[in-house]
Amino acid sequence: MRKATPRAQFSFLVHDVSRMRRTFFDLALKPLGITRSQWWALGNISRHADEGMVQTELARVLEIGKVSVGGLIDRLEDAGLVYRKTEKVDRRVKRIFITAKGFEMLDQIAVVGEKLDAQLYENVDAAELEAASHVMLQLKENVRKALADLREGTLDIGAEVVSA
Amino acid sequence: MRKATPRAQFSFLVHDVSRMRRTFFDLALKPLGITRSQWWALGNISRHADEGMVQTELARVLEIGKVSVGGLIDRLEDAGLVYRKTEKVDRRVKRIFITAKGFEMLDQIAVVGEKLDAQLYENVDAAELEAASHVMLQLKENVRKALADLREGTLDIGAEVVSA
DNA sequence: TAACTATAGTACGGATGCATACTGTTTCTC
DNA sequence: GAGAAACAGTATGCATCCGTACTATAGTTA
Repeated sequence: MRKATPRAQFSFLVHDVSRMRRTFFDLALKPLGITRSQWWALGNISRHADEGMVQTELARVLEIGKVSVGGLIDRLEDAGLVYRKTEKVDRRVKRIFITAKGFEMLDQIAVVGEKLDAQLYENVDAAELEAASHVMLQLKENVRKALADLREGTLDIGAEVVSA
Repeated sequence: MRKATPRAQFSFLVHDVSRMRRTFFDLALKPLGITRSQWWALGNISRHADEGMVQTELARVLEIGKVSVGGLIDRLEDAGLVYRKTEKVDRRVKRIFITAKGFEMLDQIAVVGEKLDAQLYENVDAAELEAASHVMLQLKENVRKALADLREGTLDIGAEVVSA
């Protein structure tokens, strides 16, 4: 804590922007009764409107856990934007389908979303955004690998329980 | 959802990196019994070890709400890393002080934290990181302003309640 | 001095995301 | 074909954030 390294500073910038952007979108979307995470999930579900989408596949695409996806779908289903349907062949699987109301919601959000992003990216240089994207992709890949290593126990961080 | 714009893609990159980094750190710090958010709060508290830190001031520095800070301090206090002390002069105010155990924790974390960041920022070009920082700062400023406008009601997003 | 306003903190409930543990169901292997 | 292993999804509990509403205290103004 003595001095913040450029790395740590950047990390907290990521944290802050993510958190504040989420608050911003959720607040702006409140009148529509949907959150930004739900929006993102709904959008992905809409891309498989015909055949539906298996929950696990959705979790993989959104890169979040099965439990989190389950909760998101619960809320989307409560709002009548999607519905679950157990598969006949493999009765473990539940496919998620978007409803007409869900499509309406997406249409409405599209308009609002663009305005929000326009506000967010005001005065942001395109070339710098490109460079930033490159950095973020690298970070994402690094953290993905580090997380996988950590979960497999092959990564020794050196953190030990001390006194308890 | 038809096509993801570069802006939206970047936004979700921010979201993903933030979330995954948090999971990574929290998982790695688990043996120490502290989370990354608690670490950050503790670090800031340690910078005012002598005179203590007022909760509202901490909320301002961390740029999170009073309620969130209250919860963080609750957990830090339960862990014996900090303690609250009601001010004599203004009895509304509670000052937060870091304990010896809190300082020990910070020392331990410093070692682990550097290893984690080293993993995270592997193969990241310094110049690109600089450019990325610039973008992130701009984004943060934009979203801060947009949030303030939205809360004051001076920002018309165009989202309307439809059918209910 | 009484009333209004501002401020510090808490209570409560919701959303997102995690880990762990569990229930079914399917598939693979011996 | 029986048992083990793999997989889809849920239940449960926790941490971090938010917003709104409330309490208590302090300051300001009529």
